[in-house]
Amino acid sequence: MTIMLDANGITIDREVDLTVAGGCVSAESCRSVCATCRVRLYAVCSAMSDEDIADLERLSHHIELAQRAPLFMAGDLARSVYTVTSGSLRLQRDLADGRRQIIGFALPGDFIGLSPDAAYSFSADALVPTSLCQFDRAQFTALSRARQPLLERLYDAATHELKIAQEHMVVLGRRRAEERVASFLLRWRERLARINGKSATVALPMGRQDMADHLGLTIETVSRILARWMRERIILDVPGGVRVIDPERLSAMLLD
Amino acid sequence: MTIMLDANGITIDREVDLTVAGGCVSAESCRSVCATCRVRLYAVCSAMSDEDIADLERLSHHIELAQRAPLFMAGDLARSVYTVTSGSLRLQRDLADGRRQIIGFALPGDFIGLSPDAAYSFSADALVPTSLCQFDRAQFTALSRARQPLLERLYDAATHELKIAQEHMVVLGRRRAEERVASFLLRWRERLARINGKSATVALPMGRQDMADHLGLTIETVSRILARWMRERIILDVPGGVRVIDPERLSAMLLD
DNA sequence: GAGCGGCTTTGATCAGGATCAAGCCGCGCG
DNA sequence: CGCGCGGCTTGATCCTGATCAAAGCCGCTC
Repeated sequence: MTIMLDANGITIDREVDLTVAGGCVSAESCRSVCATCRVRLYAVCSAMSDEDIADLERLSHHIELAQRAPLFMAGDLARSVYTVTSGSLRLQRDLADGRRQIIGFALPGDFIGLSPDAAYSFSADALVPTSLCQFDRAQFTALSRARQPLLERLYDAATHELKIAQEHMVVLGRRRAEERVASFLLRWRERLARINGKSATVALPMGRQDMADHLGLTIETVSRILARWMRERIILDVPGGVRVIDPERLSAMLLD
Repeated sequence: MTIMLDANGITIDREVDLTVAGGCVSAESCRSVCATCRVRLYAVCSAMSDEDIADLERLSHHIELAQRAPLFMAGDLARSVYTVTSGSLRLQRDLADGRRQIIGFALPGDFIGLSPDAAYSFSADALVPTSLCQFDRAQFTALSRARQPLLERLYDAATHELKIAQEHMVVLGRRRAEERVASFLLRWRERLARINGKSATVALPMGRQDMADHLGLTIETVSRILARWMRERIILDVPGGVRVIDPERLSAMLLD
């Protein structure tokens, strides 16, 4: 199945343009160009003035990941931090017996690397072809000490992520299966809306198993719940995602 | 049941001393004295030099909470931030139908108020008689802008909390009941060890229902698991907590 | 010390979601 | 075109942990 992110405005063409604009032939790693960056205004980079952004740009490398390609693995030495510029990633922790918890999905504008340790505590890989802005972690940390607004934005990002995580704990600890899926679908829709604007069509670049592993359910349970909602005309099956016909019915399931 | 924190070295006598040292008669709210503060070295305050700490002290108020007393409720305007100096609190989110998720417990040295919003997103109340250092949130934020090391420590605290939260998501999403309780007991033991030093005796100031609401289980399940472990001599019942006889058996349950 | 209330334990039964097991569908490929 | 493969759906059954119910324990107060 090819995820049609184009249908939702997250095209990767734009990134290819960026690459060309930077005068970079290799798609592997080259300087990014902040001036034309689509996520500049809502990523942590928004802390940088037009003058200071040059310092940030000097540290940056534009990288592209093919679908399914890993960005890093849990336990790897955390040498880099990243800002997602297009595409999406899944962030997960694995238990040795195969059980998996997806702790979150990263979308354009998200910062990856709010980690206190020398090693990554989770793995990250691309759900779809994805591009990121990569920074050397030590240099980035040094810059954040020199440019306080950047540090403040990092702090904001961390507290925001923390709040999201706490909300997800409620979902995992106290919500029933149907509520979990409803919560996920509505939140995911909100996140996409902030990036592409409101739309009834919700792209789901992750598979059913990924949703299940995010929600603490099995793939069968997720599949059955979505199938029922389709029968009940709450959602509509569209390639690469769903169309939310009746968001109120979903919200009603969460009315604590 | 009276929680005997004295048995674990977290006495509240010390705090009463502090109050006296500050020349404060009302136990309700008075200036704190950082110089003699027991958590000074591992709280966010450790970012402050001896000279700068005076600025922090000027913003601080020492407050005491009786057992069960609320610090704030979810939805309240977040006017203050806090550092716990003794005792412990539970931080929880409630659903309207009575379901509860305890998102964490706060212990001495912990900072409360890493919230991005104007309102608190969870409620906090004291499990035992507890004392805290209270700061006006706006003033504290202003000080953190003026004293970068403080901001850096806040950032560290936020990323640390985030990591804890992500680990707890794995517990809630993918661990079975017994594993959840084992994980909780071992982590809680570790946290107490960092404060009071290692000890086989683990104080449990929270009730069974609180553990259940933290772990996404019912009180009956938690009770049954602990009862079984006592029968199997993995733990021993002691007033106000348990003694961990065989921590390896517990760790073995988590061997991913 | 009887009575009470809050919390915990223990037992019996239930059910939500997991597990097991096919089958289906779309797609790439020989 | 037939085949295989990966991801998804659907059905049957099972089981872990929830729910329901009752009793126990302990510290209060009167």
